[in-house]
Amino acid sequence: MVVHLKTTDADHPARVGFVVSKAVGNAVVRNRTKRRLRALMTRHVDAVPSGALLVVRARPAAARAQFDELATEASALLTKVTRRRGGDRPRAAGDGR
RNA sequence: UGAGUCGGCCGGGCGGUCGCGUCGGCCGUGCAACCCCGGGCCGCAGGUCGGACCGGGAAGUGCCGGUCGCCGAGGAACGUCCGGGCUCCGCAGGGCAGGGUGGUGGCCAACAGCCACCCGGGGCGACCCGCGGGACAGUGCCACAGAGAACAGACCGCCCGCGUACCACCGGCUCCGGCCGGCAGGCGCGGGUAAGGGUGAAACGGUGGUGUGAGAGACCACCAGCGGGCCAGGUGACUGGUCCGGCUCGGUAAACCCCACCCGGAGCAAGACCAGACAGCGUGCGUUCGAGGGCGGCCCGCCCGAGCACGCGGGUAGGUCGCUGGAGGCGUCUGGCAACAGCCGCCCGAGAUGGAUGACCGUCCUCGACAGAACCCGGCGUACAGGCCGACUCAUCCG
Repeated sequence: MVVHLKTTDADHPARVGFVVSKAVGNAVVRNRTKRRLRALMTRHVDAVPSGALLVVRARPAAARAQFDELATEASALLTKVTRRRGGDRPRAAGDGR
């Protein structure tokens, strides 16, 4: 997967958007992938500073991955992308899924 | 027992914890308007008046938050290929064009669907397959192969006539090198012939005979096919029988076309309501000589009608309804061969709108395919791991 982060000074809590293209699979696979990613982000959304905008993009390998594989990868990517916080320019971190 | 045909059904199950969505119950020093009481202020029409504001109080309503409970994708939700409902276009007119359908009868809200039957083809059979009107209204096309492919066609073969003595054959003579004579088998030219060969998906009916130089529906008998009359059966497609005719007339209409019947347009981002924001300017055409619209292409007719088109600039993209109980499913009975219809009884538990089903654990089995609602139904088509049930056919064995 690929994670994009943009920090703002708005007062709403952190928002997460998901991008799952047709390259991932058919409608059933895309829906399941999106729900799994949503379940993951509800665990980690408290660690993200408020006002942040987060975009999580699923690559085709995410459809075949186990849930705990997605979980370890998501936490690693989130710590990677929030450690480099500073400016308001969007940044991205990702790997093969 | 084996092989097969048709139809129907299911499509992981059970339990627990957390999370998400709709609905409902309860709770709240929560918010808002409505309501009641008190208070001063403002307005002029001077009242049992109106308006905003402050403080207090309450049953109910909406929102928000918490908590509890019920329910929460499919047989194809899919492709979006047909048909309808619903909504808007004021009414939904005529003709042309365009599109669709195509054996007959019925069912249905309607259909390109379903049922029954007819015809043609396949199978021993259950049964299956058929985009099943018209090719004497016209036009076009029929590749390759083949001599010839649509007013057919002589390649081989067969037959006739004429020519020819080079070759073959026959006879005679010979010094064995040949010579002489005959003959039209070969050969050449002209013609006849569609019976045979060969090509093809298809070669202008089949079999037998008469006939002929060889042949030929040229003629005859039977059969097939075409057209017509009559009789019988059927609502009908059509079937059966009989008689007559000319003797044979190819295929393709998912090629144009012809015939019969049907079809107004757009689609839930339809459409309706509430709240909110904004700013207009320029050009052209037009207002009883009618712009533009109803109307997706054209013409006619009818109606509405004072704005319309283009360019620049500006604003908004929130909420509620439509929104799911309907041509709905199941069962008994009745009518019908059936599709289906009717009476009665019972049952119905997605409704999102940046768009709800995920995570973890236990357990069982035959280890789980194709696949995600978006206004709703009826169909068709397509994808699919595995499993269950029923009816029927054929073969074999036993009684």
